[in-house]
Amino acid sequence: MTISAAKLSKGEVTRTTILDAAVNIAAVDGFDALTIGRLAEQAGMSKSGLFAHFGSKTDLQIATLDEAVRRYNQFAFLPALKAPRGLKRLVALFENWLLWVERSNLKACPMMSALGEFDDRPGPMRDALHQHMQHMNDEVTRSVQMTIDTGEFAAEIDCEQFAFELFGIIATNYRARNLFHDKLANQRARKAFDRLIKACQ
Amino acid sequence: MTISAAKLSKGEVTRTTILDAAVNIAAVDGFDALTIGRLAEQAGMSKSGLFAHFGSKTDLQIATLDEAVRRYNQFAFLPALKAPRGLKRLVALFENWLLWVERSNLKACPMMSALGEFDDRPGPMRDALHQHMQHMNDEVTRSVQMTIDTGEFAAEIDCEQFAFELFGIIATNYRARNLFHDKLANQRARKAFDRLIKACQ
DNA sequence: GCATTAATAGAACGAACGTACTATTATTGG
DNA sequence: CCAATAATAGTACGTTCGTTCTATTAATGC
Repeated sequence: MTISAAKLSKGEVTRTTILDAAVNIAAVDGFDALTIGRLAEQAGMSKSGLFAHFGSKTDLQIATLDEAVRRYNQFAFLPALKAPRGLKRLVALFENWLLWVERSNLKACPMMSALGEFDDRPGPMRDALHQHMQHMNDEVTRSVQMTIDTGEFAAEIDCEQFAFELFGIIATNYRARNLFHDKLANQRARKAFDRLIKACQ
Repeated sequence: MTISAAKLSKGEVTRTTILDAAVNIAAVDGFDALTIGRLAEQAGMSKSGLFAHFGSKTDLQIATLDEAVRRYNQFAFLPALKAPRGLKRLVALFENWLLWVERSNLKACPMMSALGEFDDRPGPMRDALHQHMQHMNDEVTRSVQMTIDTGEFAAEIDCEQFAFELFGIIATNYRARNLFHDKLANQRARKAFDRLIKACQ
């Protein structure tokens, strides 16, 4: 007796199928590897049929990034908001990121791929990426502020600095996992995170 | 009256010219964007003439990565080794990285590009990248050990953990600079680095 | 159920891709 | 200085690229 979802039109179903394949390709081989031909083959349809859904390669890339972010929010960010405001939520945000990398059924993180590819390349993809990342950064900053408000962090803590350092831990953890296949990566990340937390109390 | 460098053959000169253009392209647009045609145009020569220097695109990419690492070592790593062993050298390694990002005359760091692109893609490029990064990691680890040996760090410090966290600071600094154009990036990185150092004493 | 619209396929385009093969021009060592 | 070799250009190949246009099939609303 679940509330029935709005019925999807045929086109919307196909679009979802395409984006599912696209997110997987982008995660491993990057957004530049999102070619219409390869994607059409993977999705089992014609190039022109697929192309009609997006109108341009750039729009396809942006749609894929949006879908990746949507999934991250669904999988990791929104669940973390169920933790009570303050330190517990901060820990949930961090732990859910680790979970996302480990158990999202993606072989890599498409957002991390996008960061590597479009950091320095002006254009609509960079703009979209910047907006998403800014938003994520703001959310972390807000959560840090709440942790100050609950009294769990000292009042003079620099929220932006915390977000800066947290992202560093996340980035080096990702690299240790994927490049070095370091089995201690999560352990090291937690140690770094604990140290960061302790310094704020 | 400098010691004269070994005379370069015509081919070696050309190869240097090509790799110079290649490093710049790879830094901004990535190693996948290193197409023979684009590179030939930028270097002012024919596709086939350029191609003959490398034999395959993969070899060209690897040569470009090697050249990028060579420049980094020349610009940042080797000079840091002139600092005395211990904390001073560790600081020099860190500060020279910041310098490299800021003043290498590259619009981005090609090694960071490579990390984003080949983290998760098996193949010769990933192997080459892994080897370079492993080497850099080892060098940092060794320098941390020396800092323990000089008595500036506590004996029980985990050298690998230090390298892990240092790379996180470097990664988030890079992102803050390039994606967010954050003018406080270096300042934040130094604050994080100081905290890391303090925790080891 | 029929007209309308949405969704997909097919074929074709000019361009760029990586790579091979053959010429032609520069450089070099004896 | 001349023969040997290295360096570069030219041309052509089969593929794939992103995109457009036209046709065909499927879903939808009245």
